[in-house]
Amino acid sequence: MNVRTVCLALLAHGEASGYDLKTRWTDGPFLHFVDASFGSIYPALAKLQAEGLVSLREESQPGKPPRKVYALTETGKAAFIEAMSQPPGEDIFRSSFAMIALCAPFLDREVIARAVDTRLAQQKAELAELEQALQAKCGGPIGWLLDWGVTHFKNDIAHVEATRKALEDMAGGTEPGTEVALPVCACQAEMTEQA
Amino acid sequence: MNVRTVCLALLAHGEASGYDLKTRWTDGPFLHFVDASFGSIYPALAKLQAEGLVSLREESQPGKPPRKVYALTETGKAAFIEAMSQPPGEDIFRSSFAMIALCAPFLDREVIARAVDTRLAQQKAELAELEQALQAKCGGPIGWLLDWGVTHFKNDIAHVEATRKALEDMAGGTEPGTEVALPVCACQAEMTEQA
DNA sequence: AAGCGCCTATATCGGCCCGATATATGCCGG
DNA sequence: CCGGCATATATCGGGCCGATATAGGCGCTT
Repeated sequence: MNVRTVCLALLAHGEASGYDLKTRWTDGPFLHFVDASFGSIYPALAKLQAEGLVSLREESQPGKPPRKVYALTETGKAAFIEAMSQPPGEDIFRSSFAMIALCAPFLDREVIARAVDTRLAQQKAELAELEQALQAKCGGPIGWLLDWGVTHFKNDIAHVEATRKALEDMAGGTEPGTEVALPVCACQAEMTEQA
Repeated sequence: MNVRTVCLALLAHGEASGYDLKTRWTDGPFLHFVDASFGSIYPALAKLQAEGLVSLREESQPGKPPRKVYALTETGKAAFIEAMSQPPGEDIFRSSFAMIALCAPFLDREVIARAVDTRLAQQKAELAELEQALQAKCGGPIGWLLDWGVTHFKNDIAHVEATRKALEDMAGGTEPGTEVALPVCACQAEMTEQA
């Protein structure tokens, strides 16, 4: 989902400035589901306004640079409904930690242990943030989303804690680049053995 | 983790061409943890070679365009160890489905139900792929990684199936852009009420 | 036997997006 | 009084994806 559509979807929850979209939504607990930077939000809003999908109201406070408040137009609402009615694209999950784990045989046990500790700390911090947001009596879809996130992080933490010993035992002992290392997967070896 | 480091890490498992890196690693079951496109792999390998971190051996088969096989140099191995010894960056999780769920009150129940079905199908397909790869007797870090993925998808599917009714009950009834909608989180309302 | 699509394999390019940075102002604390 | 911080908008460089171009071989079909 591109930033353009994200802006549409967030504006459906009420008029907002670019700053609002970033600070009230994509910072904080919602960072875990969607992200968008100022560098993409501002151009997206400008373009949406040029296309007539959002309206612009300038709240000019004296002195301060005027706040640009955007709201969905009727055309914008239709575009929003249209975009959100498409089947969702696949989730994206990327993990530097996974890459480190994959390289365990080439790294010292200490390095792996530290990486596990760091990641567990990260996950626990994010879990705490989500739980705090959830405690604050959030209902509706936001509550549903936060609950999803809490469940996700709890399960993830539990699994990594349960299997970290096994991973750490794989550390060390192999020289990087020495082919020997890992025969990739059997499923892929089958494909390769044709060649 | 940038593509440059990913290339280093994958080459630590043995020499490979750009095509190998894409098809044997970032396509297939490993797509769930790390991704990199041809558009970034080829320039990254060229740059790594220019910097002396990887060596290039051209396997010129007659007729075919010559296969460019890259391998870590001693400098490259050191750079690899150095990069992987850094504390891991935070995981990235992005979900279009989450965005649709967030907008449930503005969308028809059918649309939400269809989005849930689509996502469950996606997750089940990825789970099946991972389970198949795991069955093929993968040990070591690859097995650990696949097992992590399997656990993740199983938990996710179970949670969505258990809570989908609640989400679907939130669908419909609210006009997009009508401010009323969602008072964001209480935790954020506290911050906002200062203004 | 000609043609077509597919697989292998390398490479580039447009465009999207992030992260850093610039700019401007008001407020509060030291 | 000044530095830091919060509010607020905006741009720019660079990284990366997705689409596309190129090119030869192989197998299947017509």
